[in-house]
Amino acid sequence: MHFSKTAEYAIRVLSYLHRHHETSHSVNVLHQELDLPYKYLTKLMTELAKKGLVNASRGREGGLSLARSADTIYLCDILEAIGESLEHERCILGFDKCDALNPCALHDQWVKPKEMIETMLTTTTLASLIQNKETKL
Amino acid sequence: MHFSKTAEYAIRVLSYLHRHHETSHSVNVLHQELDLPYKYLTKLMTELAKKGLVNASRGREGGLSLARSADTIYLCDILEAIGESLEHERCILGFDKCDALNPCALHDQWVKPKEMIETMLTTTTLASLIQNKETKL
DNA sequence: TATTATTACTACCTTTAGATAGTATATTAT
DNA sequence: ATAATATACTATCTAAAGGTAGTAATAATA
Ligand code: SF4
Ligand code: SF4
Repeated sequence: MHFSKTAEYAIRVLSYLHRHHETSHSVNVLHQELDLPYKYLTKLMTELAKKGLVNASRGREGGLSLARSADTIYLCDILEAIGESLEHERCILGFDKCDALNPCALHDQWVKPKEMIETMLTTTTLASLIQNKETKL
Repeated sequence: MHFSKTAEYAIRVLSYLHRHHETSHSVNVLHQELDLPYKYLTKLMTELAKKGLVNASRGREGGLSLARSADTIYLCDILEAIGESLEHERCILGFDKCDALNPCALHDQWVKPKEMIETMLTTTTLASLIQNKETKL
């Protein structure tokens, strides 16, 4: 019951870019500041650029910055961008097409936590994460 | 954001054993009834036997059955038995020692869903899953 | 234009979860 | 005893996630 490392990395990096949005940042800086594996991060950032979440510019003075306003970027958008959208996630007992009329044995117990997670992911924006600048990233 | 297949399998198998607790069942039967990979299941059941969740007896008329009363087996016990206890799970941003005083950027948003999941896992017993025998397994 | 700092691309390596194969061992009905 | 039916054990394979390495392309600046 956990998020993937890739999801953690993406959320942390994008939060960092928002917190320091006055300028752009190279992968190398993000790597050092957030202690994430450098090469893995380049791949991830390339992907996030393709998906339109960040702007990437090469060459001297290049680097990465948010492509959209942070209050329009929801956590589910980030998961979507790395291929872990809510729909692609299998549920607790792994059945595909199930609903309240054809539930698995765990459905009643799982439905509430599941809704809370989905609500959190669909209503939390990057901007709302950064209100307290003291929190870890 | 999902459970492991192993966790799914364990929950489903144990639920089946409880639902049909009048007798014991061979791995082969469980494999056929629940459509789980046979050899993988033998390993899993051996593990669950070692951890004291099921009784395994070899030979003709042997098979598997619950070792404890179903109302003493909580979902977290099952996860524990397969090495996925709550403590071993990294949290949403993957920090180790964090608390309300030294939180990550997502802590405030994550703390409620997290509690709901933990509550569900620590209060739901196998027995409580089976009240409606019509649900899928 | 040459240099330097950056992202982009391609290929490969490592670890882990999941799954498979074959054999040994135990139990019991006959 | 023997045959049949189970679990237990050991070794291996596969696929996916995570991570590394080297090089090409791009852009600013000196
Ligand atoms: S908990 Fe509900 S949604 Fe999830 S697999 Fe079971 S029936 Fe389907
Ligand atoms: S959400 Fe809370 S418990 Fe989880 S990593 Fe962040 S600070 Fe730690």
